[in-house]
Amino acid sequence: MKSDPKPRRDLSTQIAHAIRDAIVEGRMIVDERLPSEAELADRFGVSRPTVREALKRLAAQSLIRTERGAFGGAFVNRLSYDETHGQQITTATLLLSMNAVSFATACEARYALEGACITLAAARRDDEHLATMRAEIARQSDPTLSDEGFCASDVAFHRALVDAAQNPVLSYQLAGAVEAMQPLMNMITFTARSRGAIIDLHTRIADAIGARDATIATAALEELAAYTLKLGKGVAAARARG
Amino acid sequence: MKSDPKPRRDLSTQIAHAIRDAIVEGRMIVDERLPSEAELADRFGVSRPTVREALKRLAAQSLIRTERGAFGGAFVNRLSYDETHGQQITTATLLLSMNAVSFATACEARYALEGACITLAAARRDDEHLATMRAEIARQSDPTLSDEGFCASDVAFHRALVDAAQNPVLSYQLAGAVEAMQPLMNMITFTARSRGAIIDLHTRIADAIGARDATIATAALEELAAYTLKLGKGVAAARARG
DNA sequence: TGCGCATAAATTGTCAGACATTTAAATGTA
DNA sequence: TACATTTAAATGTCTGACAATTTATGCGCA
Repeated sequence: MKSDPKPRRDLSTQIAHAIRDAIVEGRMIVDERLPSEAELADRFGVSRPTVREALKRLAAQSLIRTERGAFGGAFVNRLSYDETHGQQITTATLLLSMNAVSFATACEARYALEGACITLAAARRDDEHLATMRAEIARQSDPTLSDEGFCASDVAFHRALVDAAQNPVLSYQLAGAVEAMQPLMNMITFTARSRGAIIDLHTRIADAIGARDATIATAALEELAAYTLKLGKGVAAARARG
Repeated sequence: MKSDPKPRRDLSTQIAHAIRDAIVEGRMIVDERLPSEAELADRFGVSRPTVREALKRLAAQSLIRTERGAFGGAFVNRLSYDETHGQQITTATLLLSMNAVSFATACEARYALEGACITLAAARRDDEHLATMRAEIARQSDPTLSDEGFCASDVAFHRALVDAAQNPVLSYQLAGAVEAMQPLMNMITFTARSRGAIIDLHTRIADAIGARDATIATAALEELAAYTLKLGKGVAAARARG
């Protein structure tokens, strides 16, 4: 049997884990100040650079923040949705691009997740969410809009749809999934005709959400999912031929 | 006007960002070796410890890995679902605990997301997934099982349910959401009676998935969501009374 | 007394150089 | 050829120092 998988890690990793555990287990609370680098070095029996490497690891995960000067130091950070959002998207994007996730798989996941909150969105949407959705539809209708701009607007539209569910946990989880998929969606160069079809479906979704009709909204979303998948297959087939 | 919000960051952050961008934008590909620390220090015009701090930041995000010895160094890491899984859960867990997310909100998000994949799970499940679900139900039926053990088994059951959809992107997104919620679920001390009700619903779900009946499975899941929410409210009310 | 400014102290940020450790290639030998 | 040894390259770690930044302290002065 393998005795212990741990001790082969370098010191800075071990120290980072020790501090991380203290935070996760609640032994250190938000905004509490960690000991100074010199004291941490003393306590762990290592040098200051080693401690610093550990602290940088934690900072990279937004678990701590550092302030300079007297009474400065490292503080336990309050994780916010906004702060973790960027990391979440970076990770999800790389995960997709590095693992050759097929367009079909990504598409399926995306629309399944959106379907999870469209019922809630229909029930709870604010006028503001609706206005955002309609504004994005208007942008998408501009024929001079670039493909990248169209995709970005598409993401914004779906983001508004997700936010309309008024559940921050859902928004957080879905934002990563939807936005990470944008590079994949960009592979589909939208023709004028397919843009029109997508805008039509977006409009039906927005209308249904506006009327608080979850059934129609869900149906339109499913149609959009099927259509997007078909577009993706078309592009893949064209590539295979050419 | 604020001239530039960037340059106030320390050197190791700047360097980490520069390298991260190179990876994200595809200028460095998976398994490509970065220059040695000494050479990076030369190129960026900083000292080796500063470069090392930057590399540790990237390592904390699993963007690179380092190997010792001759021909060792830092390599662009292929992000895998497994590797990012732990980070995802840590982040999501802290996000929930540090932002006072209500049990109701978390619960709603969790079951909404699970509902997103239960239809797929019913259509695609393997015998293996079904076996895992039934095994967890058996564990849950053991009256000597601790509350923590029951919650862990509950998570494993739902994990199997999610995996049954056979979509790695969905599994990745949902694993974080479901597992992050375990500490919140632990707040509910399950009585023998509520355990029985939960096991009954789990059994109905497993049976429906086994029969590939998405409608019944969805209905049972919704019932479970409502029941869990009720339990949570009961605990909250009991606390409020004192 | 009360105000303002210089000073000190604490802490992180950065640097330079050194040594230890690990790993694989190169070399030498039977 | 096969195996042991040496060597080189790289990361891991330590020591000590100095720079930059921020707050508190204390002093002088009105």
